[in-house]
This record gives sequence, C-alpha cells and structure tokens, in this order.
Amino acid sequence: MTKNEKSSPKITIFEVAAEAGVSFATVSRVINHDIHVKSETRDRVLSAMQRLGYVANRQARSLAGGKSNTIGLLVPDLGTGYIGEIIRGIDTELSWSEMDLILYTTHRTAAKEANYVANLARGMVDGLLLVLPRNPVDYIETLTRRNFPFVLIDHQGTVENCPAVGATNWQGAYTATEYLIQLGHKRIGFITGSMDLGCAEDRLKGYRSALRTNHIPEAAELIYEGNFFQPDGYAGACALLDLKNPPTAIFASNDVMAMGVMDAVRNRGLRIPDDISIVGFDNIPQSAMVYPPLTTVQQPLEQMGRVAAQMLINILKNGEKDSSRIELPTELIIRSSTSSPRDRVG
Amino acid sequence: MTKNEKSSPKITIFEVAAEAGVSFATVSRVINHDIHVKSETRDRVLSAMQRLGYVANRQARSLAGGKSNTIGLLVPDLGTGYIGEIIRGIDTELSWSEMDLILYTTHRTAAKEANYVANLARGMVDGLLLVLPRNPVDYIETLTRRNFPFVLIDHQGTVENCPAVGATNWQGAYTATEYLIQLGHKRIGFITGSMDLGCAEDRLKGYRSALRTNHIPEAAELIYEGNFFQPDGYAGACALLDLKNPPTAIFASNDVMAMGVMDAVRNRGLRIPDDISIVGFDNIPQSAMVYPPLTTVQQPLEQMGRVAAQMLINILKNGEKDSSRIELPTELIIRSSTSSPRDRVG
DNA sequence: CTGTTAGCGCTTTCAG
DNA sequence: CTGAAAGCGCTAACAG
Repeated sequence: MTKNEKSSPKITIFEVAAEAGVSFATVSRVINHDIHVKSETRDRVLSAMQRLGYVANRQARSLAGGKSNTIGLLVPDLGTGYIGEIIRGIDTELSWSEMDLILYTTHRTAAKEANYVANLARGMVDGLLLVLPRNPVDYIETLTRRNFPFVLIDHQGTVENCPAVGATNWQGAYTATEYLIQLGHKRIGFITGSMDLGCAEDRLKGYRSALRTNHIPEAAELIYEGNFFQPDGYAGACALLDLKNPPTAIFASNDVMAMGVMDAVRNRGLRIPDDISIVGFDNIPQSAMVYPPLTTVQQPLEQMGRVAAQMLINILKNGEKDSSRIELPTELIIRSSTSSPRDRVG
Repeated sequence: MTKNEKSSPKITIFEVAAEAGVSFATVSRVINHDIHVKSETRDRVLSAMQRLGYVANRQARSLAGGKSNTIGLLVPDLGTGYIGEIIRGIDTELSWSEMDLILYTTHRTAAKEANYVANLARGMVDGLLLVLPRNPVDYIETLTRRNFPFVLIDHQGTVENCPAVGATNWQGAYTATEYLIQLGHKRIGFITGSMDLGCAEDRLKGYRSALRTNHIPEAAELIYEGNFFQPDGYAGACALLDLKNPPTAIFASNDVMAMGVMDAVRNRGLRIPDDISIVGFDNIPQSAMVYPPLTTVQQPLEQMGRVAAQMLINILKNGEKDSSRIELPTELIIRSSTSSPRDRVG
C-alpha cells in the first residue's frame, strides 16, 4: 500500500529546479547533457541534484522521450556457462552506454519466445538481443517490418540479411575434425546439435567437409543426432560404441554433450583418450575442469556478446540498418581428451 | 530516428476505445481486471484489442500507476551454474505474476553494487532480489529505511531481521564432515569461501562443530582460506598436500573450488578417491559431470530462487513486512569422489 | 542560453 | 456500470 512515505519525499526535477533557482526545463537539459546550458548554471543544478539526492525516473523519461534506454535479452536457458559468458560481454558493453538489461528466458519454449518478442517490441525496450533463437522466422519478419532494432546472436539460419553475430562454426568443426584425422583417426563419430539451429548445421557441414577433403568416406552410422543436452551425448556415445566397427574418436557438437560422451565412455571401462578421443565445442568454463580436460573448439562467447551489444547500440544511435552478419573466429583448444588412436584390433 | 512509422500506427487505449465504442477509461478497467465492467462490454473491448493487436505500454502504466511490474535482480556473476539455477527459479515464479526481470550484474564490484541499489530503488523496479550481496550493510539500511521491498538470497550476515532465503549451510557442512569422519578420515582439510559472506562462515562453523562433536582435534593448518573461485581450490589443495602430515580428505566450500582441488590432486599423481577424498558444496550441474563425479552438499538453488520471488511478490502485494528468514534444507549427495582412507603410512 | 507549453499512454478519483 | 478530468515525471519543440 504505502510505498515510500515521508522518508523519501519524491525528488523530481521540479524540486531540483526550485532548489537551483532555475526552470525545470533547464534541469532536464542538464540531465540530458544538453550543451546549451551555461556551465555556471549547470553546476548550480548539479549541486542541487546532489544535495537533494535526485535520481531520474526512468519510466517518465521513457514515456516522454520515446525510448527506454533498456534493451531486452532473450535467452533459451541459463544452465550452462554458455549464455553466462555471452551476457558478461553484453553487460560490459551496455554499462558503457548506461543501458539496462531486461532478461527474458524462454526455457526452450518456442511459443513463449514468439510471444515475448511480440510484446517486447512495445515500449519496454528499445532493442532486442536474441540468443540462439529457436524459430526466428516466426518473428524476425515482424521485427524487420516494424523496423524494430534487434541483433541475432549465434544463429545463422535461413533468415537472410539481418544483423547477427556468430562464430565460424563451419571452420571450427572443420579444423577440429582435421586435427583428429591428422592424429590418425579414420572413424570419427559425430553427435549433432539441434538441427533446427544454423550453428548445429554448420558444425555438421564442417565435419563432413573435413572428411571429404581428407578422402575419408562418410558413414551415416557415425552421425548421431542430438539436441545439445548432456544426455544426448551419453546416448550418442552408447549408440556409436555399440557399432560393429566403433569410432576411435567422437566429436560432439558442444561441450555439454561431450561430457555426456565422457560419462558413457568411462561407464564402458574405456579410457580417454587412450581408447577413444573426445572433442567438444564452445569451450565453456567447465570444459577445462573435467577430467581429462576437454579438447574443444573455442567460441569467443564473451566477445560475441560485446560485439552484438555494440551493433545494437549502433543501430539505436545512428538509426543505421546495418544488416550485416559478423563472424568471429573459433579456435581449436587442444587439451588432454585427444590422442592418436591405438590399434584396437592388433 | 524514425522508429516505427506507418507500419505500426501505435495502438493505444484510445484506438481500442473507439473500436469498441466505449470510453478509454473502460478499456483501462478491462486491462486492469476491474470487476465493474459489464461482461458484455468487456468482451467487446477484448475483441477490439485482439483485432487491433493492442499491447499495453508498460512505461506509461508504470508512470501513471506508480509501479513498474518489474523486479530487479542483482547478481555478482553468471559464470558458474550457481546463479543460473537460482534465476530459473525466480523466473518461473515471476512469469506466473507477469512480472519482468531486470538483470544487474556487479561482477564482484562492490562499488557498482551499492550504486545500483541506490538508483534501482527509484521508479525502475518495484522490488529487489539480491543474490549473494557482498557488503549489504552499505545499502540494506537505506532500503529498509525507505521501506523499499527486497529479499536477500543466500546471505546470512550481520544484518538482522530482513527478508531472506538461504540454505542450511551449517547443517550441510556438518553432515558432510561427519560423513567423512564416519568413512574413517581423521585429518580433513577445509577450504573456506569468502569469509565476508555469511554462508562461508556457516560452512566453516559446521565443519568445526562436526570435528568437535566427534572428538577430532581441530588443526589450524588444515584450514585454508579461499574465495569461492577455482584457483583457490587449486592453491588450497597444494598447500594442504604440502603439509608434513597431509589430510586424507579435503572439503571445499563450493563445487568450483572442489574442482580446483581435483586438478591439484591429480597433478600430483594422486588418485581420487583412493588417495584423497574430495567433497564440494552447491551441487551445481557440472559437479555430476566431472570425473569422478563429485560428492557434494546440495543447495536447493532453484527452490531458493522460487521462494525468494514468492516472498518478494508477497511483500509487493500485501505490503507485509515479512522480515523473516527462510532456510531451505541442504542435502548430502554422495557420489564417487569420496571413500575410506587407505593407510598411507603402512 | 533559458523559460513556456504541450503532450507521452495510462491509472485514478469523482461524477453521473 | 461508465465517462470525464486530472495528473504521473519527464522530453521536446517553440519562443523569447
């Protein structure tokens, strides 16, 4: 009922104006860093603000000014370190611009996602950052038509021509696969991510290309379709290991699944990397913490967040369309979960 | 510059009112679930809203209504799964109440933290959820005086008598330590968390009490002060292992440090748990994924988030003071990083 | 350089 | 049960 009573008598620009002996418009100018204020006046206002402990009301500024100075972040999940890293980057960039971040988690519910986007685009936020959108076609079109600023993170899909930042997934997968091949592996299992995601598709393509380039026949049985969750890695590894002619290495489309693979491999009494090499993708913090430390393809997660935020802020500021896609480089991080295959037959 | 032009002609309650043939006040009533509207009229308004695709402007509602329907979440970090779990819980509860979540990350910067809190309490959010606050004394007093709604999560400190949810840290540490003792361990190393945090203190106390209860002399050399980060675990384990009479088990105050301990132990060629048992605290997702799976004390993170959100919403709704502290139970999760000690001497 | 005048879109009395 | 009127705190032209 009673929220703040006598204790905080609601200091508005009017109070500040009175205290400083100017009109409230001048106070507004000071707040907004308007150049057309005599520096002497400015100082007077500033100190009045200090004295009164004035804090601008964001809501009112938004309503009047037409912008909220907050951006919305739509993420599927927060379970793994994956998103956390991205947020760290976004956050860094945003604090520079004094913007707030509203977090919307969809928990992998596509319906919720589309719903959010529809409502978000109204008043609450000035722009949207969409991480790993599930079925962007649903709303990208709407967003674009309304000319609503947004940037896609880690998504390369069918949608063309909209601002996005991602990583070189194809290249990363290619490099990792080739590394395995150079180690001497001939049968390399692959566990895909959610194939409705562009990044998952690209990783699979990278794997295939590396095989092709190195004249290693592709075997359908060696490709297991997962969904980026740990159990998929476990199940995939089991399926792969049950093959008459099992792989000597398994490349999982993300680190979380790679850890599932590790579990499965160990449960069968096989050693890593002696009996089987394992490679992941992402380089999430815990990939260095498992045993043995996971060889993986690093995505510049934090940087992706930073760049995406920069892009969005830029669009917001300059009204530029900027329908470019930025690809940040991936990098193979070699740790201890990979080695040359030992002759299993001999 | 041009944000949304002809494409989205800005549907306000006025447009809806016209479409439905009522006054805009009636539309407002419908939006706010006011009972004093003929159901027939309500239906007319509702369908008009549908047709026009009306979405309420949150900013305006806030300004006029005096509340923003968003709550602020202040967290130190997002790196580990720890916070992610809590957020999941908060999020679940909030979506029930149709509230938004504004995320503020302090990245362990105390100054930033206090600063945020000061500003937050003004217009932007209706209430605050503070996870693992660093130096709450700075602003708890302010918040309380202003009668600003907030709930502390996972913090039991010197500040008395304010709404908070935490876990039974003392009990958890006690139980885990006793488990180790029952396994036959006599020398148990302990790595503390940041000792400015109440939870860290309680865990240490739990450890000590268990020792005392079981008539095991406490040795200062067996307690290493850490800061909840992985390197602390590593360094702590090294220090402990360098002792003339090293421990046969190490209890780290959180899982992340426990993983650091694992690293250190392995680097010395010792086996887990044969040569040394390791216990963590938190039960973050990856604690089950490392090798060997970590024995740890589970904190009901998700539930803590849910309960905290409930408390806050309750305060917001009923204006209740509710200065209670809720403690959720911890639970010992026994996995494979612990076993009876082997005779190292013999 | 500074004050005046309108609203932003909605909630809330207060009258009917 | 519904309409009219008065702001919420601030920005943004427009005049000085």
